[in-house]
Amino acid sequence: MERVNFQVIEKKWQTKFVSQKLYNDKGKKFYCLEMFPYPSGKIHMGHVRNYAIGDVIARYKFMNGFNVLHPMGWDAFGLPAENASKLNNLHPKEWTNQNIKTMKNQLKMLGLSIDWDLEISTCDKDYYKHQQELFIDFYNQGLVSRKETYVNWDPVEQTVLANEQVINGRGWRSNAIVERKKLSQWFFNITKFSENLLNDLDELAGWPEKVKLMQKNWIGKSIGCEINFDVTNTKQEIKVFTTRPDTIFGASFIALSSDHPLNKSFLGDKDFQSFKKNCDRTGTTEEALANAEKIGFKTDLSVKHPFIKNKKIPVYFANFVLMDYGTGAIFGCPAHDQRDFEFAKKYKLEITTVVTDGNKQNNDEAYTGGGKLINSDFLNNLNVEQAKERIIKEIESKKLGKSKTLFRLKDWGISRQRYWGCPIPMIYLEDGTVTPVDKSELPIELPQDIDLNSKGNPLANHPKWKFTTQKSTGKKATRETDTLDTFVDSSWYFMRFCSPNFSKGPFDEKKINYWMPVDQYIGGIEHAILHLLYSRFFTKGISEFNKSVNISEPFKNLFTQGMVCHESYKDSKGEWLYPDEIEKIDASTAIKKSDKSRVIIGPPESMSKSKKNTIDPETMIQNYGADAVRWFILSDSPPEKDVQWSDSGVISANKFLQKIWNLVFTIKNRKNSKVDKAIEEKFSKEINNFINKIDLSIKSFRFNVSIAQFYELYNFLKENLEKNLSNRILTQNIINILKTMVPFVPHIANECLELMNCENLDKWPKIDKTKLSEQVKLAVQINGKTRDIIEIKKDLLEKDIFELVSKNFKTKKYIENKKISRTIFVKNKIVNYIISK
RNA sequence: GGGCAAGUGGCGGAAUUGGUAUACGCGCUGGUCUUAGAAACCAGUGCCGCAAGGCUUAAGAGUUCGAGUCUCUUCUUGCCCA
Repeated sequence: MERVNFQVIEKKWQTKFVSQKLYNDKGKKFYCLEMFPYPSGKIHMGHVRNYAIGDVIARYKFMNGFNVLHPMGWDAFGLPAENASKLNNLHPKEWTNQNIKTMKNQLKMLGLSIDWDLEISTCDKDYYKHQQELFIDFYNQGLVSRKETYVNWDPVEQTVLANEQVINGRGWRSNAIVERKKLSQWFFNITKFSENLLNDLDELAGWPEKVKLMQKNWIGKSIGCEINFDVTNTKQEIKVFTTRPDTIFGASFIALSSDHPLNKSFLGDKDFQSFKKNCDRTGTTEEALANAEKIGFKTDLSVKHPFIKNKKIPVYFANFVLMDYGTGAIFGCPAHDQRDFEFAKKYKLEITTVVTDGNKQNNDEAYTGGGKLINSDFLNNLNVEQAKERIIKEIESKKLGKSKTLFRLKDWGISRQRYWGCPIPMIYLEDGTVTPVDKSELPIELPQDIDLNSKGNPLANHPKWKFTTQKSTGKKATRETDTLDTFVDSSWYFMRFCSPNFSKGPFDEKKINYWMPVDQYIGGIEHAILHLLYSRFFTKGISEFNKSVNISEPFKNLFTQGMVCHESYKDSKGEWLYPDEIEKIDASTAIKKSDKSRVIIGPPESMSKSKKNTIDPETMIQNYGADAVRWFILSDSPPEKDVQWSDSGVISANKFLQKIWNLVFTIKNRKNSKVDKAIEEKFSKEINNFINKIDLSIKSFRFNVSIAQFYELYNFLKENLEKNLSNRILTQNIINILKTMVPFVPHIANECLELMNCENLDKWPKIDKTKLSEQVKLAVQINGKTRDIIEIKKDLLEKDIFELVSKNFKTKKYIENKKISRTIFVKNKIVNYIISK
């Protein structure tokens, strides 16, 4: 038996893959892109899965004659580099570059078909120079603005946190209670595209419905109206936004954000000050607002109800109303909104039911469903939708307000008080003017000498870098010391890949008009909202100011792969243990290797460093070979679902590849046997069928099914080795099979092909569509129960089938001497005889 | 609380989209080989039954000649939003 040396053949083919290009300059273009990694140190199994999937697609398309772009790069800016830098006293740039070097080597070990000539790194000045250029273009187009807003401020990290970095009111890293703080920040005006970003989702037929739905909810279009309430005894009015104008007759209070301009007359009040402080501590996430106890500050103001004569409604400030959503003021209808309900209960306010579905009202919560209007004057008996329409008409005709569409989507805050990011190319003049730097000065480089241990923003503490002059006028100026959110880096990298060395601008227009959009984008579901939304925004923004670029959507097809999971282990002290620190006795028992103590086994979860339930890809590659690792990770679950790592799984993958290797040698050394043409033909047809199935399952991203087909193919081949087949036929077929294995296990498949003296390694085998299923299997049912499956010629007529059935010993007993009252016949599928009793 | 998925052997999962349920792999059992083990190979493996046969896709109903697949109700799990 020949033993295959995976290490040797993998090395051999990897040196070939590095210079191999998936271009042929003839075929149709295909841009295959996997989300680029953050260079955190080493690759993990999640990367292996992501890039194995991408590699199957890229190689498959290439073998089918496409001109394939398959690049890779590094999402290289970000906070972990700064943290690591403080720990190891290593400059973020060095730390990042070391990681890139390691990870690039590891990716090469996987035998991916990546064109490394296109490699980019976002922390490279040749990359971020163009990003700064784009920023200035966006600025000039009015798509960037500077706003004072409330932000989530982490007092320990001394930085602004994104909403998703706030968990239960605390910073995700520091665990410090997050404060609301007013800061001047840079924003991309993504909300200018709200309507486009929403509507164009309909174009994206190649995206998972789930992702589109998540984006839709995130954009959150709501149609409602603004209503003006007159404040009694003054000339002031309060403008309120609501999506439920139909419930106006149930209004029992007005709630204002503590930042509402009407707060001016209360700012001196000590009670108000402490109330406001309390509000500021709540944070700005919707989740925080919903979970917080509803508290209010009662004012001496009241407003007139616009439709009920002489009715006065009290005005409160409330902690669950935000200034940056709508108008910063709402009317409270406690019967039909849960937050209003909680508030009304606390302050003993009126609760009037105005919508009912006929059932008795539950007194413990608000009713938010549909139904008929009651207690509502001219709206009575209308349903909710009709009532909305009617009341908006009424409000508009009486000039009390107007209908209005609001989006939940907010502008994208991009300022970060960080060193390791792309500098924002703006300067502040002494007269207060804020202006972009001259494009000729780009890139604005990050200074090398930086003190990361001082509190606050590192660049602000670097006077030599911070103080500058305006190039055109020579005036004194200070630089913007915030850097860009790293999501900006990844919002256009897919465009840069089309011409990564282009120096005259962010991209060569000709190139991106050829390669874009990305034909297949592959990555984790965790980026379903932000990264994809920002990339869509960037694409739309660029198309707006650069008329020679015409791309409405960046990613034509999107695939989101599941995570790689493993069970976790804890010792008796509750310390997490790595899988190689334990020994498994059986499925539910394990002991610690060092002291033989019992180990608590946790359920399979996504691999994470904190739980130590990780498996190192490099170790696995060394033990079993990259092909086996790729094979296993694609074989065990459908790619969109989570997969559980299993050592026995990768071992069996390795064994199977060894069997393929042996089979190739067996065939090479096989003596020609007697030849039976009929057997040969049947054999070739079967193989043709298998290859067709493999082809179909790759096209539909069901790689686990493809791999099951390879196992069946192997079993089939083994059964046929002793049959009367010529070596020529056998060789021809095994070559076709090996070719279909190339996208999955490129090293061993190519090596075997070479052993079989195969030329045209890169051509996908032709499938003879006419030979598919000339024989078909037909189910024979009696009264709907399957009694036998018979093999028949395709398109055989019903009367001939009856002939067969009445002679078949398995089925004839059911129809002999019986009256068949009905026959259901579906060609090539089933025949069903109904026998009356 | 709302929305969206999903539920098939001991486990991961398959089922040409309404037409053979349990492919393929893991695990397990027995055997061959071996001093022994590993590896390899052969056989078996949803449940009940000696067999013929019957039952089985979370539970229950419905549509249909025929339902894992479609409809309704209930339960459970996961994800997103709150």
